[in-house]
Amino acid sequence: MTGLRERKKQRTRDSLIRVSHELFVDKGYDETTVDEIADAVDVSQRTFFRYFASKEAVAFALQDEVESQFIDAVADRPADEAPLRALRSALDANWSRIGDAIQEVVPISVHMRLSQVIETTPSLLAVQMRRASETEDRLVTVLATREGLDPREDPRPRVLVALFAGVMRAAGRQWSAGDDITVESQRRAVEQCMDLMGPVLSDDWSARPSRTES
Amino acid sequence: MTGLRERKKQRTRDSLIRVSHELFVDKGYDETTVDEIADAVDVSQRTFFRYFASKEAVAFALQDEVESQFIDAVADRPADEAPLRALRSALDANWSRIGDAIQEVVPISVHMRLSQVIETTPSLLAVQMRRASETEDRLVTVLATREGLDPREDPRPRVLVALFAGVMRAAGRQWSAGDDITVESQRRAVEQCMDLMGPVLSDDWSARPSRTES
DNA sequence: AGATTAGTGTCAGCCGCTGACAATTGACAA
DNA sequence: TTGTCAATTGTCAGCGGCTGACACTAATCT
Repeated sequence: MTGLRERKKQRTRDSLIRVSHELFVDKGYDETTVDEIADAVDVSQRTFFRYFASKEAVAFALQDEVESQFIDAVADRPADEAPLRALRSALDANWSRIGDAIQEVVPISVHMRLSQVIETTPSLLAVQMRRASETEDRLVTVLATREGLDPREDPRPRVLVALFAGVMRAAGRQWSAGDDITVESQRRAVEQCMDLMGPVLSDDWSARPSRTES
Repeated sequence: MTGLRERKKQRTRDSLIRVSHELFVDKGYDETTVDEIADAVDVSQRTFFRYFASKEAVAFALQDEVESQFIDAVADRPADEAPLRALRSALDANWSRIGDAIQEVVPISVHMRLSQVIETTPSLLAVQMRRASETEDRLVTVLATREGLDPREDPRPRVLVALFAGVMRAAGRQWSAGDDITVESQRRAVEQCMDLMGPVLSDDWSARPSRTES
């Protein structure tokens, strides 16, 4: 059983996340002040910074969990799966479970709209991409371990992860540019871009229509 | 013939770039204050911000030119080259010309060490990656035009560029992790990673040693 | 209940960055 | 040459993000 102190802390933390995300979505990130967030949750600004190292950090608090979950899922894939296959499988397996942890803190709709805010706010986009590169590093380690390789000598894990991350980003851009802001459409965008990895590297681009038009 | 006013401006701008880069390399980015840069160039802090929108901007002033040059080179490739081939050719063609524009403002050694500083400074790394994504967008437009495609309907240009950018980043990481901080080793890293794009996507990773070991 | 410890609020201050206004300096014509 | 105009710069005040120091409050342990 957790003590009162700990529960209180968790409540404060969740409130800071929820309130800040709502403000970001409503007024925009740059237009939201840390003081406003702190006031709305009724704590001091100083306390906010004891929970989150920066204003950016609170915006990515939930993505943290999503990413960790994905990494674990990759590590748990059977060892005989090819590397790229393992990544896609982990994606598939986690797809449904992703939303649950989020919904306990923030409505999914807010979370989805926050994704858009992140893509359209330069400072947040920058942080998101740096975070992505950190996730890449963790993935490289996991994959290299699976294949029994040393990532310092063999660049293949790093290259594969870079390609994978690139595709994920391309899918993210495509999704956030459209108007169907749902988990399903997100999933569809990812799968479509994944399927194009092979064809796109070939020399012949003539008359191969994308799936959206066929 | 340019007027005195314009020449003075150019001199100030170059000085700000040179001095700031040297300070970043010597003391680190976070440890360098805008006031210090301004003082060293003997202008007011306010003037610094009239030349550069942010402290980050001055750190990427030279990369701006490099990237624009690359984009132009891609656009100038013959139309019958396959997309990926065009990217690699543009890279090759520009490789030697890159350093010249830089050396006029900052010694190459400083520029190379700054690349390392960027990779190891979280806030700068974030900005670099956002900038990379903007470059990607421009490349997508160029490639789509070359192939006569609409990037909104056909995701293939975006996916290819994402893969290309991913490989470039993987190469950059690998290079900046090593101790040979020269243009040649940078070039070698890029080419090695490029050559791995195809193999890495295949299902068979067994016993294919990387080029560094063979 | 009293001592201990964790969590919070307050205050002062640094740094990045911006608007406003006045002072300076190069450009250009009378 | 001189006077006018426009561009560039410096100064000042102020906001927002963020941090260290210290006192205060409240949960935990004995």
